[in-house]
Amino acid sequence: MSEAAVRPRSARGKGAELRGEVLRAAMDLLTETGEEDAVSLRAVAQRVGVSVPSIYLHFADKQALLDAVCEEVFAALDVQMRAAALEGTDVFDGLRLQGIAYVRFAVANPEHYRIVLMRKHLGGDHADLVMASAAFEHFVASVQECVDAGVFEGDADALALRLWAAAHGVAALLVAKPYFPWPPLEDYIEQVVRMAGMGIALSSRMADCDNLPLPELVAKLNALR
Amino acid sequence: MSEAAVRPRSARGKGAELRGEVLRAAMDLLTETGEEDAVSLRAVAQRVGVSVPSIYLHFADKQALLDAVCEEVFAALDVQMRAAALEGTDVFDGLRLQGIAYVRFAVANPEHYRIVLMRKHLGGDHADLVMASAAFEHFVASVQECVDAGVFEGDADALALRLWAAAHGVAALLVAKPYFPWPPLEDYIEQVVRMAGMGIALSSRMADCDNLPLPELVAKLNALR
DNA sequence: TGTACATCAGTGAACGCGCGTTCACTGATGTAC
DNA sequence: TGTACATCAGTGAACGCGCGTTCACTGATGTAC
Repeated sequence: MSEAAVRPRSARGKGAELRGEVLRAAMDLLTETGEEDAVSLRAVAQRVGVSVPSIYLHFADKQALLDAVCEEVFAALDVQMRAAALEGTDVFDGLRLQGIAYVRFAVANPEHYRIVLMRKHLGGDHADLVMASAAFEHFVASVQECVDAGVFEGDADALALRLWAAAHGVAALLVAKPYFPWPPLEDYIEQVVRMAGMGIALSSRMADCDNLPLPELVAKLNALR
Repeated sequence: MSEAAVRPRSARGKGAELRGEVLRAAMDLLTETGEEDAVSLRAVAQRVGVSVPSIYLHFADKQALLDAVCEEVFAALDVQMRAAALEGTDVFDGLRLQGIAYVRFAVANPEHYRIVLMRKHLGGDHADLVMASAAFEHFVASVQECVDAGVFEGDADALALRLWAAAHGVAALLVAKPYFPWPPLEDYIEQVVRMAGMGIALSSRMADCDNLPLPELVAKLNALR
């Protein structure tokens, strides 16, 4: 509680410095408290060592601050995913590693993930924020590479949205219910990601499998082994 | 706002009636406002036509009321999923229809879904509430039937958790971001569910596929067609 | 070199709001004698 | 049959809390003349 250090006033012309400090404080509060609600303007101001109204010098209102947090989170997520993709032995493996990195990021930064991707959002701006984010763009590009390599078939955007759903599924469950009796996390994450990758590979070339009698489907699958 | 109808006092011995009315009011508030925050004790009391402290006659505190809502939601979800399963042409198709029903339920009752499955929960009781719910139990049983039929291989509980992740993924995305430019919802839902089903079928019998050189994997997959 | 003035970075105190919860209470209905 | 009493279902008023936001203000630093 005793974060009561008073921040020295910025030099003339350097007023913008406070903006960065406020943003950082909001991010850090999320990490340290693990509580979305802990990010009140009062808490942020106290952590920076500044009065509450000062925040309004740099953010129109609380939502504007949270929007800035979102951008920051997406940037960090993009960094993690791109780094992971580079480790892949091929484009499919790279995609797999991106999926794992995505979920790991959520687990490591649960409240950041929650604020960005588990909150309800109604306005139109937020959609752009996600869909037009570098992270999403890079991910779609990787999916396209898999299409080009012949692993997947179909529209990369559509496929990416399905893969995203699977990754978000594990991520969101782990973030929302950290104390469930999950399987060992790394295994669980890897298996869901594998399921999704295999599922897209298979379903994108067998769209009609719903009509197959079950024994025939089983026979086909067993032939693969 | 003018829900100000006053509720007549229950007859002697029928005090428990109020409990049901309060619970129903909480459920209805979620449906009508589409806002988790709209469920305040004051709002619930007003809707029932009763004073706020009356709620404490039947629920220890607000959390107890929300827990009761959760149970109600799981019961409703179970009904939907079991009904859907009956329509399947075989066990695999039944599982697919359960997945679709699950996501549809979330889309139709977004705030109920959010309260139960997208909120952070720390205590141990809630885990039991989900895992021991009839809905989850029945779902695992269906997965086991698929294992018995030879579509999947492995431990039904573990497989169920992976399938759940995929279904939760679409559900949670649609609930959190209803205004995103999603593909047509029914298509999106069906495709994610199909991806998951196919993915489990395939990955549960090809655990080693990560080590396959990419061209070989592609060749194998193409042979299926 | 001195002084009036503008700008900039920030503050203190208060606003009204809705929330969960508590406490002492009311008033009708049944029961015992 | 009449009356005292217990029980039951509920109420009114208040508690303290933390929240986002606003407004008039301060005081140091630079600039113009």
